[in-house]
Amino acid sequence: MPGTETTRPLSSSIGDYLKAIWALAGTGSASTTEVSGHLSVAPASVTNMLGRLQEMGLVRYERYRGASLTGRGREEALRLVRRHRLIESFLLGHLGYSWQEVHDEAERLEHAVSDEFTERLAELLGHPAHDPHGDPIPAADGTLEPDDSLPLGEAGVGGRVRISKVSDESIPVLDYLGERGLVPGRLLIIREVRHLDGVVTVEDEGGETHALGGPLTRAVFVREEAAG
Amino acid sequence: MPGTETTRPLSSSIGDYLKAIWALAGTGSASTTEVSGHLSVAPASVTNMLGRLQEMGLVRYERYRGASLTGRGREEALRLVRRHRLIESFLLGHLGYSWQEVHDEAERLEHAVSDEFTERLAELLGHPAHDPHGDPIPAADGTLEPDDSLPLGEAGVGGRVRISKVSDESIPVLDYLGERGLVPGRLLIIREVRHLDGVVTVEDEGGETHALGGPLTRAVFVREEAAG
DNA sequence: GATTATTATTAGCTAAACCTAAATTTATGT
DNA sequence: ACATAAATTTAGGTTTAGCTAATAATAATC
Ligand SMILES: [Mn+2]
Ligand SMILES: [Mn+2]
Ligand SMILES: [Mn+2]
Ligand SMILES: [Mn+2]
Repeated sequence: MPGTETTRPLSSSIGDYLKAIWALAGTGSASTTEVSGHLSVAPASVTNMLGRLQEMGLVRYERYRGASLTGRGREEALRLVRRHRLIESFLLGHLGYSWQEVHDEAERLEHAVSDEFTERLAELLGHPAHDPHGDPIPAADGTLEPDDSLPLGEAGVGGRVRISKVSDESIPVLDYLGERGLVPGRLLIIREVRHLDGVVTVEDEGGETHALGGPLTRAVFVREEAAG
Repeated sequence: MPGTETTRPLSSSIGDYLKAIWALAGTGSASTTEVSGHLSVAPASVTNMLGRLQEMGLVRYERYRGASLTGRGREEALRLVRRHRLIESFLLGHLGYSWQEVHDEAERLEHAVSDEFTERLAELLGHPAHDPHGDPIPAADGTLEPDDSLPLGEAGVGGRVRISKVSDESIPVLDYLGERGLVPGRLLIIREVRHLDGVVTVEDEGGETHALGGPLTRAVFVREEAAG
């Protein structure tokens, strides 16, 4: 009976590696050090795991050349991303978590919930399109809306832009942005882009100005707003 | 700096062993084979783990003599039981799971949620006292309501009893009982207790009679009802 | 193009949880 | 009390997922 090999569920470590490659490289390929940094795991351990993922058909890997996701690898990564973002939405909307707290809890829960749980949760939430940070939630069939937003640092001066999402990597960054209301949906006018030090100065709807350095302008993503 | 040893979270395996000992023996002691059977793990593996749990101060263990929980062990077991039962309540009440499905999902999630999550969930649910199977939910401080209910098999004939809880161990059993409305809260009159084969015949509120064999009478727990 | 620096791999270990098979201890039956 | 049966432990593996230190390959610099 070919095709009957019981495919036991992938471990949470494996899932986190696939998500890391997806986050770092999307459809391209990620290097050992990049993955190592993203997961806080020693480079040697990454080398070892990439070999295993290749065996399992989840990744294409060439020594010294990095790894990229196969179809199955990408599928699994997106399944986890869907779970992660739905869980974040639930924690914020139903359990009263703050914007900054949701990520860590979701990072663990994404590996423990079943597909059943995930879809029932999506139902309860009304099938949201975006998570609290503004990241699009992959559909149950693995489809993901293409993202055309760009980092604030790369936006042109003078333009009116709307915050589309905020990186959920750093808690201090989320704290800072949250306090100032620099959250998805907010409308901004770009007053100055200083190439010397990368500082971008923006004005928000309330007339407040904010001068944001590199790490912040890389964490805030925007879309150009039709003139209004 | 004594007392500063970073106490990293206990693994889910460890948690399941502690819960098993608690479920099998409560404050008494459980044997290697009992634990082995409950967890579907080889006896040799149990011996090994009991040694480790002893080292960790979670269990009192004497070779060939079984293991009992220490204060810390019991505390951890009850923390997990609290999570488990709150999660079951959530799955049934908010996600539309059936009575039979909740257990397996909770068995995994109990290890992944934080204390924060647990307490916020308790809040959302309105601090329920019992889970869907009728099991009491331990309080956040580790207190647990004493249980004075007894298996249907041990109830006296002629009495009016109310179902207080139903064992959540076997899905077929839950299926059977659920279909017939033999759920916590249901009032029954015991019509016959046949000691020959352990079959108990009961009549429910709707006048239906049910003849239940050993495995079922051991799964249904009741309390005597004040005359009405 | 040779040298140096960076990146990645290999080699060798560890710990957690499991397993099977063999030995040993405890309990039971006559 | 002794033999047998049942329960338990010991001995010796395995797999997963990590680590450090040493080595090798690739990339960058002079
Ligand atoms: Mn994760
Ligand atoms: Mn997010
Ligand atoms: Mn469990
Ligand atoms: Mn239950």
